[in-house]
Amino acid sequence: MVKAQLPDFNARIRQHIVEVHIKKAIKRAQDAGDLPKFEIPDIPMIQPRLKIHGDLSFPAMRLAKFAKQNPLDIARVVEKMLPETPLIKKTETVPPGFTNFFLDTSHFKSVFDRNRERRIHEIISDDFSVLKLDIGAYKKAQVEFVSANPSGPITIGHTRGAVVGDAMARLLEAAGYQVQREYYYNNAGNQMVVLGKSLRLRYLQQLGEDLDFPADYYQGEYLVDAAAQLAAEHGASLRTRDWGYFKDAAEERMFEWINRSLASIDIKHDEFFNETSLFESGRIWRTLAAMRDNGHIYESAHWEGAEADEVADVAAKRYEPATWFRSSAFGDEKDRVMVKSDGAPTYTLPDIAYHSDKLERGFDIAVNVLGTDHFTQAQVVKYGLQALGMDPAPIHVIFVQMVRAVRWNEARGEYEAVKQSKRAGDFDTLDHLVEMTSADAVRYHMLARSPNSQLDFDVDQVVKQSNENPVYYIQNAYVRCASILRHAEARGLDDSNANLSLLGDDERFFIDKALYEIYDAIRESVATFEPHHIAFCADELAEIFHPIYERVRVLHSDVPEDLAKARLRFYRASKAIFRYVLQLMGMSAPERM
RNA sequence: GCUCCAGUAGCUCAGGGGAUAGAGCAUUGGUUUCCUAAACCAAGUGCCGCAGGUUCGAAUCCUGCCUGGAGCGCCA
Repeated sequence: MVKAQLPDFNARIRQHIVEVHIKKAIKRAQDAGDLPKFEIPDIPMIQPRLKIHGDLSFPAMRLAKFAKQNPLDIARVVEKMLPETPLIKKTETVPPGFTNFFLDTSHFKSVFDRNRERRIHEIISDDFSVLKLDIGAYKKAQVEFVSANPSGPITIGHTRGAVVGDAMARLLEAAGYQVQREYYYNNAGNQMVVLGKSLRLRYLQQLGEDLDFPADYYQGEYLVDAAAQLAAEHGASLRTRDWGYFKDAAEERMFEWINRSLASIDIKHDEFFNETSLFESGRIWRTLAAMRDNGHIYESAHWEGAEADEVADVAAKRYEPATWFRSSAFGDEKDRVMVKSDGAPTYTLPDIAYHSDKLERGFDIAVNVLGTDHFTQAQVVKYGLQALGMDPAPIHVIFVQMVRAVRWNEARGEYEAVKQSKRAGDFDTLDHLVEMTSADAVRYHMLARSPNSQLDFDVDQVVKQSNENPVYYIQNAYVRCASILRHAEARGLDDSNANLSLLGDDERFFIDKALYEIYDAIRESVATFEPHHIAFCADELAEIFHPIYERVRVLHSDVPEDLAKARLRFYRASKAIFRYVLQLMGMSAPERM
């Protein structure tokens, strides 16, 4: 992986200077014979949690292996050999081997100030190209997410994938990638047949026919609603239509519904890839043929490595031979059926065909957000791509763990899952969730945890917390800035020529910190495919911001005009910073709350 | 049985070799002449699931175990 060029943010510069000095000190100590010769490794500085440990800290313990010496002694030697620099005010070496650096930035003040002023100006005027990373420059990325079957509404489970995927897409864009958002639309296969038949039955019920509704049909109340609508619009005229008609009608409704739901949390896809197109173009069969040409396909009633009892079991079912993919040759625990004995492909074959198409489209990164229940499926698809002679390396799957909507049951003293309710008032769908909380709350809470930890979405708590939670904590930082700017404008205070050298340590710290942290959160999120880092970054910045807001007044009577202008400029930049962070999370930035 | 994920404060979760383990919610007390108190200041809260191991150092890495979840279909 190419290491990105680090931006010259002040916090980064400070850290870099100290690191360079430490390396020099080690080198000198080696030359003087105080340390043995060894290749000097990169030793990242630690940011101490406690102020008494200074601004930066060097853990000499990391060198103990190389130097084969007591870490404390190493640290003392390094400290002694440090080159003189006005940046370092004081150092101290403490057990078990930390050298703590207390920095004096006054000597570099003009450099840092100039740098910061430029950043502030860019942030305000240039819409954050400052924070655009270059790791994705000239590269194409794709994020495939949601991809829910068009057989029902977007559920809470889908919502998590939707939020994670969209945030990932936004972060990739922030990292410089050109990003395409894609929805793989599963509109082929048996499920759609069942959907059509389900709607048809519901429709006939609407016409007063007394019919059993099979348990393996779609039970959702929404199909009853759709049927009622059809009955209202068409009367009994559809009575003789077959399931195909109803399938199309249902699909159209579902498609529209899904998109409306996603739009309500500001999610839009660029591309809907229809599974049916793989059949129409014949790509499925070409894919199978290519796998066969490569020697990975065979016909059999059971897979080649089946145990005796498995064979007997299959024999009892009297299957005709099916078409198997020898995925075990690629490390799978068993082979997989590609075409069933009835001639219909399994879900897996179109999936392989789809992903081969995806790879041919030439993305440098193709992220795929899936529930963990697709773990095995995703593996098989990768084996399939290998069987086609393709390199699946661009594909990165983010597995999001299950999410349950839960609420506290006072009587039983435990959480219980919210029932799959059929009517409004519960939280099993995205629509209900948004209705009861807010789009911003949904986005924040779904994003603000690691994808691979299970999530119990406590609906009551999120509703209750709507007035006092990180969502509003972060947004309020933006609102406070916006408010100051409104008042300043009313008073005619103009900060365009502000003298930013009047800013205090708080404001300087915030700007430096924000640039560093946001950049780092984007880099980390993209590198690990874990977009939740940006949510914690946003929260941390708000936590730093609010106390500053309390202390650093702009329009109060005791603030001289020059100072007020400088501070106004600071808040103008802060406002832009929070807007950017909120935008990365897909949250709104309200001017008032 | 096998594979993957998780177990951290009363609750929901961050942290994922470094010093005294964090945040929000909940609990307790305080703060407002002037830019929104959805805020700020202060206080308490932990066998980091258990047991071994590696290491100068383990919540973090390794092994085993326990608990919860997901997967292991000629389902999608």
